[in-house]
Amino acid sequence: MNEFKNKVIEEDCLRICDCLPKESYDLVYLDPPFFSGKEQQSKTRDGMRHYSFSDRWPRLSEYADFMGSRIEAVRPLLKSTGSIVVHCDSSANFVLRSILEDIFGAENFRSEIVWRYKRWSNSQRSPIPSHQTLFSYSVTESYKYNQIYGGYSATTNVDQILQSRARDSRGKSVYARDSNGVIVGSGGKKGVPLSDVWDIPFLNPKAKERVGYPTQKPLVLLDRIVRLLTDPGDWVLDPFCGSGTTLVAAKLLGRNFTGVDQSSVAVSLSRERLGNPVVTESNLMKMGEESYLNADRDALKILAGLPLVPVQRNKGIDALLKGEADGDPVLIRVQRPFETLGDSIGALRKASLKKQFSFLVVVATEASLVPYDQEENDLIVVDSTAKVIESLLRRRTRSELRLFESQKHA
Amino acid sequence: MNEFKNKVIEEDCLRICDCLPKESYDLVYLDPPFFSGKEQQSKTRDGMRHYSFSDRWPRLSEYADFMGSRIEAVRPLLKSTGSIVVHCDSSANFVLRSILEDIFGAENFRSEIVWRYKRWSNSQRSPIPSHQTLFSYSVTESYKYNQIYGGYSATTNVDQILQSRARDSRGKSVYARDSNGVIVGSGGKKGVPLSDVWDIPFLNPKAKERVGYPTQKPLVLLDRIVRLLTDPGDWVLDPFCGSGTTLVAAKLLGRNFTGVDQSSVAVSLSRERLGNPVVTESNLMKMGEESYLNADRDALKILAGLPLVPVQRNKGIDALLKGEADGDPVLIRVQRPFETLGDSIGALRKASLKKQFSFLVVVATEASLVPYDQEENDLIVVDSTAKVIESLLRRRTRSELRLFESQKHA
DNA sequence: TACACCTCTGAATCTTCCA
DNA sequence: CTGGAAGATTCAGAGGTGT
Repeated sequence: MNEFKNKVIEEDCLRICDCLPKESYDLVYLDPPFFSGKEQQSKTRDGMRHYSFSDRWPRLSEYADFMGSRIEAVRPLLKSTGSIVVHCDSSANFVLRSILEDIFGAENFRSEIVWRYKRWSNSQRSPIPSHQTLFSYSVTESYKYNQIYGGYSATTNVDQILQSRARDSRGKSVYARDSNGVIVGSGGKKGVPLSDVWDIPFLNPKAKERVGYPTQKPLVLLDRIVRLLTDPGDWVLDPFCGSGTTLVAAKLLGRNFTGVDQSSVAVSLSRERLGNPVVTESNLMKMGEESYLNADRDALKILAGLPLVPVQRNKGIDALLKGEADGDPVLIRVQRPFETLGDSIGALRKASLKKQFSFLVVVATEASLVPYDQEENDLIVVDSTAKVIESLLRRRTRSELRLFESQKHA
Repeated sequence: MNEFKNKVIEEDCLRICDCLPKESYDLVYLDPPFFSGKEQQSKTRDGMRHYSFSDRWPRLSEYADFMGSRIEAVRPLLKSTGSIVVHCDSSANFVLRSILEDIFGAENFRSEIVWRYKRWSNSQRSPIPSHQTLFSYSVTESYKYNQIYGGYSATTNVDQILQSRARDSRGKSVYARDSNGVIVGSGGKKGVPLSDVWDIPFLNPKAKERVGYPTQKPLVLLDRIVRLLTDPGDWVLDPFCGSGTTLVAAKLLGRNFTGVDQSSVAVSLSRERLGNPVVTESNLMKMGEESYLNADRDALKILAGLPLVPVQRNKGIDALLKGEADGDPVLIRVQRPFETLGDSIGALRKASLKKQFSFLVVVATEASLVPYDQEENDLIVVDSTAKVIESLLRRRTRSELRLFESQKHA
């Protein structure tokens, strides 16, 4: 077994599986080449079962054979408490699921996990693909599973992981666990059990974590999978290890691992990465989405009914109205409490300096002693409804109101 | 065709499909009985294609035949620009996907939509299942699709939205500048195209929508599907209509529909619901789902800044301001998006009949053709900030704005 | 018709700037 | 020097365009 401990092997996993020890892995994570309809390898060994889906689609059928034989070869390597996780995109997930159903049995289906992310859009005439699917099957009914509690959307747990890992290097105590060995989130409350839809940011184009491998997966994703299905000291196998993300996750979590890939580029990349793992914290996950929201959401509600686009990451502009005048957008700011109207206008004007816009709108929310009456061509100051009503209320009696009304309609 | 216009038919869809007119529907929405592994009907007509997944799983195979024959029967009813949407849970989605792939062809696969909802559950030894899958296929390459745009991510910076981009001499992507080095505006973007992962609460918060049918789907979900894939006047078919949610969505959106269900309970339920759609349902069409869901909750937010006391359980009064004038409270109502100003005033006045108040305030949110100028001693109508800004935007050019500004300060 | 190349795009980082 | 705010950059899909 030591022969394969923490090694990366350059080989087709179909062949190496015969050499690897039986019933010795706790988790197999499989991120196969996606079926893109083009560059499929189509080796079929004699005597292999034929996974037929439709004879109309020979390519898909070849893909099924390719994957089927490999998944079948991998299964005997799993312990009886072990699990397999297969990563798919939408083009062939049903094929892989069907193969898994066949090999592991419907009764060992554990979950269909949706990895959801945001990415660049395009002009596609359908909802933008922004998820991939992971199927998890266990070998038997008695499988290992470490429930993770806490939000999946706010990513609190993963954040904890990353932060405590940083402490680790300084020799401090690491993961807080309760009596069941379950990781405790901040505040000690268990929270909600993990959902099967995971919001994890797509590995950003600019991320340092990127090593130049096209289908590289975020470390956070693999971290979660390894954590869910194995304990420290367990064995993890990745037969299509690619850039080695699974191996890095396993190593950082104290699991033993074996990586396999046909490509020598992938293998050397993985080895290099394992020698010097780059763990970048995702700002988004660390701070949460809320930290980016500086357009005052409550303030924008007073503009309910307008077709606005809220603007974040900008201290001056709260929202914009597009193409309403001159084809350029209108930039809007709502006066904050404890902010003078002048400051509010200044902030918007400063932020707008290098921007294209047709004009600026500031919504005044605070009663000001000094009325604003500076002439500016490209700026309008509008009183908020609350402010208008407040000023009306200062005319306390009905008679004053009556007077006001008659003036208004005069 | 009129024979089936806006009808609900009690029949097995396999049989009725022979009678329905060919190439006349724009959308088929199919929410079949889920495969639970038990109570499957296993009628198989001679000459039907056999959808084989694995001979090890005869029940699954029967389910496949059941669904395959019905989907096959439904396909000829679709126009060449039409689409089919099939709703699945995780137990058999790969079977349905495989059938669809067979009948409609891989090249007509449009999307795998994940409907994600939150569900309370406990002590599962797996991630909590909290999604279902919808597959969408079109009949041909030229299919109808109405893109829906949403907001930008919090991490997207303003420049992305406001500026156009170009390539420099090295082919790098840079922000575009004109010959004078001035930034070029993007001229208004539409927002982010809809993702294929939809967060929609399991059942609409409005309790009235519940009809008591076990697998009832949220109206918002169907509303979105119908909007995406059809135009007003188009035809929608639901061969397993159940409680009739699809039909209600179609009706409210001005589409023609045909519903089919084997169960007489389902059929009468659907008919009843169609004859008397609850009020909350009809608002959908007028307002769109966002405002529909939030209208009441957000009504008062446009008055942020005022010391309001919200009034619950009163259809006319939204909030009151205490003791500001004459010692009696001021009663406030915000005009709803689906309400005329007159109606709004009427509602407030009616609710105020037996109340002590100093005066009434109605906040007008909708641009109305007929200006309200009735003299009333105890009532003020105030325009919402959004309305004020909107009216300003109608003065499109800067010169007009300048004129407006100078008038204002005169 | 087939295919290579170009364009457009939003997210989330990296990088620079500024107080 | 430091930290936060704002600007700049890169990625990979699909559609469009031109050869």
